[in-house]
Amino acid sequence: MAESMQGLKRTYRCGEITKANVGENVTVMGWVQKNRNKGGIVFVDLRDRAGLLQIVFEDDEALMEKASRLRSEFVVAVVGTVVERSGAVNTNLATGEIEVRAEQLRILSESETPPFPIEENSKTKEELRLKYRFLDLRRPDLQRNLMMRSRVATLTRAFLAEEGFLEIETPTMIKSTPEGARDYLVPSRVNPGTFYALPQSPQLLKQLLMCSGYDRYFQLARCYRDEDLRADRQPEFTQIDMELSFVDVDDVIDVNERLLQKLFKDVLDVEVSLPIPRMTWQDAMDRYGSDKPDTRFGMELVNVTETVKDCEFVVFKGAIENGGTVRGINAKGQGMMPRKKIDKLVDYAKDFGAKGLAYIAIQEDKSMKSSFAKFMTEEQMADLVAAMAGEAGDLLLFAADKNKVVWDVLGNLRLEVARQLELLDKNEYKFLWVTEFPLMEWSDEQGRFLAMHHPFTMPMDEDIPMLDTDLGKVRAKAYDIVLNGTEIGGGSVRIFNTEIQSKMLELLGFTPEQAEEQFGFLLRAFKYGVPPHAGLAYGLDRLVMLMAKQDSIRDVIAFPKIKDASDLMTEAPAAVDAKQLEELCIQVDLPEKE
RNA sequence: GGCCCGGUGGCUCAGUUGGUUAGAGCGCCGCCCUGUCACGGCGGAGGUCGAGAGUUCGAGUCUCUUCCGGGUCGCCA
Repeated sequence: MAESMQGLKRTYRCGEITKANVGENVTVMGWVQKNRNKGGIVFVDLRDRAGLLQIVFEDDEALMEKASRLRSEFVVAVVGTVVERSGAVNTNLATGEIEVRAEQLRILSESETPPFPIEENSKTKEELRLKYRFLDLRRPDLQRNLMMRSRVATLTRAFLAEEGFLEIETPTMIKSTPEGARDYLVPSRVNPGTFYALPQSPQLLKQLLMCSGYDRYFQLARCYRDEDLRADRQPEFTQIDMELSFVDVDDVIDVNERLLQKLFKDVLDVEVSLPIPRMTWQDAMDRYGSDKPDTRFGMELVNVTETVKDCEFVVFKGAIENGGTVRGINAKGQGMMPRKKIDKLVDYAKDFGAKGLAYIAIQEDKSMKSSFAKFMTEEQMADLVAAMAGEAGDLLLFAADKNKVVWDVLGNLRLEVARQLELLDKNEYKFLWVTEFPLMEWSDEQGRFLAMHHPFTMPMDEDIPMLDTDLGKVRAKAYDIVLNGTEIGGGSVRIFNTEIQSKMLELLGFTPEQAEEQFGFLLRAFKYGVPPHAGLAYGLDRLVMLMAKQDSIRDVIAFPKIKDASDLMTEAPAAVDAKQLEELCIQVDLPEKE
């Protein structure tokens, strides 16, 4: 039978009570974590978001009888006195030196037995936890994650406000732009047959705000992309989005380095020393085979094309003849890796487009086991090992193909080997700016260049002449901030020159009519005095995921969606009433099921 | 859409070459217990082995299909 809390007022959260409160009469409210009934004395652990607190029921027969009825997840109010524990102190508990001797107990709400234990480090399948997300969210680890997220958001707001940024909201019902990711569409009732799109980012709108003179803007912006999910991708997610006027690359980097430094200091007590290292995209690819290198460990790629160019190994030879390269990584100390494990690495490499993987396993006695030694002279082998700085006990892995494939294969292989060797420490935070991204990327599929970032990204000044001559080589004033091999943010200096903008759109295959149709409002705004501007957006979810040392952004999002973008708790998306569709003039025409 | 992994009491799992009545720990229910905190003791309930079909004298176990969840590739300018 539920009781009222009338006349009671909570004075502390459970986990907030300390030795300093001894002697105080307190009122606490929370969920029953555990009931240990010893017969003549009853101990109840009470839980709220601040932690656990032991309540003792003794002497008062009626009170003890009531306390013994308490079950997991009952919600109760307790009035009592804080005392030092007369029995053993529990050093595992923050409140382990004290306890509350209950004088009054009210059962505010009873609970059915929960479908899984409400405890830290849950072993329960995520499927079940997500169906009962409201219970899952009671677990201390998820509560810590969401509290950390809140703190990051609050600190970000405070920091950016202090730096002169204005928080301005942009609409979440906007015009669809078919480039890039798929849009989520929202049908209009008032204008039948037309649709809003949910924004993939506030990109164009924040650029307009710059045109309007709000020189420093930020927003914690909800963004939506109708693409397949991953551990670090949800269909709706949050960006810390910002844009600045009258700035260039270094200005954006400066303010963001200080933001990151503050967040990591205040939230994690981790010192981020500034400046954060920078690396060009070209260097990142050459050294790490990735545009988001994990710099917590070495194992860098080595280009050995020159070293092997005269050998008779057809794989190497063929790749070089086709304009590709041969590169390798040195897995230090893995020379004794069993053949089966090496084969697994080869399979792994094939997932990324490698046709195979050549290797040299240098044994402790300096003899070599290799998949291709028979095609090489002894001297060539020695040169190759030397080029890789190979020593006794090392495993050298080589990929030969077009650059793009070689980078992808070795970049991912490097990470896989690091995972196997447990080189990745979540307590270590290695930041890196990756700069000078290519402006355009050739798409074999579409037979044309696509914008690597977006069509409003400014080319580097010295590369502008190449727009007409060597488009593939033009670098952009674009930058990503990378943390431990995860892209946590990215941005660019924007084009504010109408001529360059028109040129860009033309190069991307837009006719003037198409450009007007899709971005007319932005191009129009640019005709009326546009300041030079640049910006950056963080994936807040990914940032907090890394700060909270989680493996999935689901663990830092209150109500996440699963792989097919549905919600196990609410069962969204769902069919709607025929009447709703009728009002929207929408007919559903599902394809035949096979 | 492809590939990989998983699905057995409420939870986490075990289950041999296919072979009696499918087990364990935790949880749950009842009784006992005055310093427990992974409390303890005694007793008890609880299972369409994700679903369907097939092979077989016999299927949790083998085969096929399918559903559900996870990872990943494609995709994500």
